[in-house]
Amino acid sequence: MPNSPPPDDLLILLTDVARLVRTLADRRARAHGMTRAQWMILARLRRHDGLTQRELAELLEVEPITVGRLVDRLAARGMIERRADPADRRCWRLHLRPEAALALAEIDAARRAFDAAATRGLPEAQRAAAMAALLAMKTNLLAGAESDAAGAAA
Amino acid sequence: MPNSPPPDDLLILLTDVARLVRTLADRRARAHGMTRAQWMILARLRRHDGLTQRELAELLEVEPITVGRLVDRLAARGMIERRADPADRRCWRLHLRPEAALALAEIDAARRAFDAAATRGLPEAQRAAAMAALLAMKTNLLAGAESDAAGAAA
DNA sequence: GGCTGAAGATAAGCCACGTTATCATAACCG
DNA sequence: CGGTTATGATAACGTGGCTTATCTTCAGCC
Repeated sequence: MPNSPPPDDLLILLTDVARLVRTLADRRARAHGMTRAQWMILARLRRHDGLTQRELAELLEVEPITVGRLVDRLAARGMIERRADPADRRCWRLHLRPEAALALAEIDAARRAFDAAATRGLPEAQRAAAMAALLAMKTNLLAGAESDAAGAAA
Repeated sequence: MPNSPPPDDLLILLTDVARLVRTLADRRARAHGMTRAQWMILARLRRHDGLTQRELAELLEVEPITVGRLVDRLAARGMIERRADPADRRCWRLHLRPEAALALAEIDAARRAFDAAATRGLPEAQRAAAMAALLAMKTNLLAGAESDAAGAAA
């Protein structure tokens, strides 16, 4: 087994672990005939029922077109309903339907299972340190992204 | 700006930061007419010239078909050369060509820039703790993935 | 009121990634 | 030696992400 070279690089290790989580979640979702992206839609809608597609896209930090296609499939399966907005004929309002309940329960179970599996044996101090470091990195990178965008716009 | 809900969840924070890194790297690669996936191929080949596509796929932890398609494009741009293996007519041996040199330099610059940006102001102790935690999580998740696979096979 | 611009949704087209199926070739083994 | 299995590469097809363009509808403003 030609293992990865020594991951002395924090960013590489970070993206590695994240991909592992994505892959495992994908696999679990597919075992239930769904995809991770579809799970994300359902989980968000549970917290914010009645969103428009654009609002949902912003929450998920993807583009509206991506949400639109995912909603196509979920609506076809009866898990989501597109209702016309009474005040704005341009947009849909998204609502969960009872058919989504089973999937939502499975999402919760998966999240608990992954968190438990990933952090097994991890001292609380280390977990806290990791979260602090990740939070700092996120802030740094977001600041960098904005200044990049500003530079490009100028 | 409808920001994410409090990311008290380590896994969510982790995937968020990783996505941020991926997005920024993608943007930078595209600014040079390439993609992040193509960069990964070139960086690996620099360390291991002469790999087969299958070996490269294992190093990158993706499927061989994915590597094959990426190599198609890189070969079309003259950055990679597919040479027939003298002993096994089934497989190609991948070799970098001089045309890849500029891209490799840009990859190095991008990696340095991202690491510096992400960890700016991060105490060394926190960085080390984050790496230790991530490494433990990777090990845990890999073990879980294997036992899952074994269970599915049985 | 009517024009102009902004905003929500979607289409088209590209890239990346996966699963499954094929094909050619190697490798093994009776 | 010949048949079976394993392996490297690829094709076909689906999902999901992006950018750019289009269409409809809304909102503002003269």
